[in-house]
Amino acid sequence: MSNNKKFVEEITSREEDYTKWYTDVVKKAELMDYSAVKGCMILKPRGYAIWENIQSILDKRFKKVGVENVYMPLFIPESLLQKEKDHVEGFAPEVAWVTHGGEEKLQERLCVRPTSETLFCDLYKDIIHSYRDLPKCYNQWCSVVRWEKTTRPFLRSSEFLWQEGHTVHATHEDAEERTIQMLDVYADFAREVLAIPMIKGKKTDKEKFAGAESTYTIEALMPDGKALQSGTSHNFGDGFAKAFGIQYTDNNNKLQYAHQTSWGVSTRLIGAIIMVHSDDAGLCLPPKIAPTQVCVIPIQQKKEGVLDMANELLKNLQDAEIRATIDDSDKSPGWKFSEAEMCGVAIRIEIGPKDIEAGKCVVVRRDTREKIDCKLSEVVETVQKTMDNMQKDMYDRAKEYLDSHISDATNYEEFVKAVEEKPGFIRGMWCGNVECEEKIKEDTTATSRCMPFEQEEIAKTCVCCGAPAKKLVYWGKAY
RNA sequence: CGGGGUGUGGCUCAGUUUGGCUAGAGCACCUGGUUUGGGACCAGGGGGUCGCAGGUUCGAAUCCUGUCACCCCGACCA
Repeated sequence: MSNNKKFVEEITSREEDYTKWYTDVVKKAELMDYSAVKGCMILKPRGYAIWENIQSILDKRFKKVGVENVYMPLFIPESLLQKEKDHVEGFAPEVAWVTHGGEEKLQERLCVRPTSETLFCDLYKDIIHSYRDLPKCYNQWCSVVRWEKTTRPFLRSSEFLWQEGHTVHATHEDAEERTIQMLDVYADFAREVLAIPMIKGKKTDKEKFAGAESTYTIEALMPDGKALQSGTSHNFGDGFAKAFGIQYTDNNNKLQYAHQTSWGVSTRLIGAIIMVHSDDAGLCLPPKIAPTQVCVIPIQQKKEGVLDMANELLKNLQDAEIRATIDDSDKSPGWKFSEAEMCGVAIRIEIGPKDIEAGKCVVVRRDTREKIDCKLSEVVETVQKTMDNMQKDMYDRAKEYLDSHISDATNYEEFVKAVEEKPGFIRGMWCGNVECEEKIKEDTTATSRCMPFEQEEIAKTCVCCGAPAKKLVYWGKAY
């Protein structure tokens, strides 16, 4: 059976129309639906389950590094939002405003949070007094609203789910350490759980977060060659502390401004998972994040004993903490296979009279469609091993794709040509001037994605202007 | 926010140019039966007032005005 064979007609092939393929997969796998409100999406059970898995795994990792969860209000008074100049300028164009309570006009407009820096700062200024109060590491899981001009499922919606961590530290060094630590948490999570390799690095000033001193990012590469900013971690220095008056008394009885960070990932990660791993048959998910890890599909289920055996398998899997279901509907087996593949079931188990007679079943992994004969007594072990292999192979394939789509450019001609001809990241030296970033964007639509932690000098001069180079930058077209 | 496109049962669409019978098809759904190793088949059945609001007309899915939503391409942003 060829992997290229098309089993379902409803999904546009990636080759034919990549963006259409993406929305087809999202719709056919029933991850989301559009709602009555522009740009707002409904997360359906399967889509929300992916988010719940992301949430529960990340949340544990946050707590391991000393983060506590809180919940902040949905609304921010206009005056509060305006306390930090860069911040308000960055977000003003895309905030939603509440102007009325019932029929009554509010004295002061309330903005629906686009992010909650200002609320956290307003809290921190009251609860931090001494160096003994530090650090404070709070996080919240919530949704935020940004009035987007154009939206796409998971990649950009007007309201989206995320987590935002906000920490306060005594020194700049402590804040920097936390900023990097959380970026590492994200990158490790992406690699180990989502099977997505990330480029870690620092944003240029032009691309950094509104109000941040420095912004770090993890950038993933999508199969269409575009970069997806998948998580960010910001060091605010003492900018917000000064704007909001967050001060503490140090151990020399001196008043000091605090140093802060913030960091977040959103449901956009789901968009990354979909694009990086899925194919023309539909959604493909790494086992660790898949809502359904195993679907048992009985064949000729009306025959004596088939359903019983299928249910016994199901129970064994569930007892072993594997997220397993059974499809005992009266659809044909072929339909069930396609359905399972479309919906991102990591592994399916086929079991019919022939198998039962031979004391076995067939374990099929979603990513390669490889069929593995498995003794009935060894199903749990085989499934676990297959999931491990699948998780690893999916990462390896994504890594190989990423590595093979990074090219170098040492002068502008090479650079422009690379943007046109080689989808993916382009490494190029940069002089540090925003004018070069702007020119590159103007000429090619590519932007600076990040300055990677692993710096290398692949040329002496800026790829754009030819002046002495300061940094190696990953460039690319971005979502 | 600019350019282009599309809105007709749950889905994909035909019908709109040139207004006119009771608005169609395939898929999905329901009932019964036969099936079951890559989207099975037969028979019967239910469901739409044509995105929404106005207008023109004896008559509007079809023409006009407005509006909303979604998709694609740009600019902006996670």
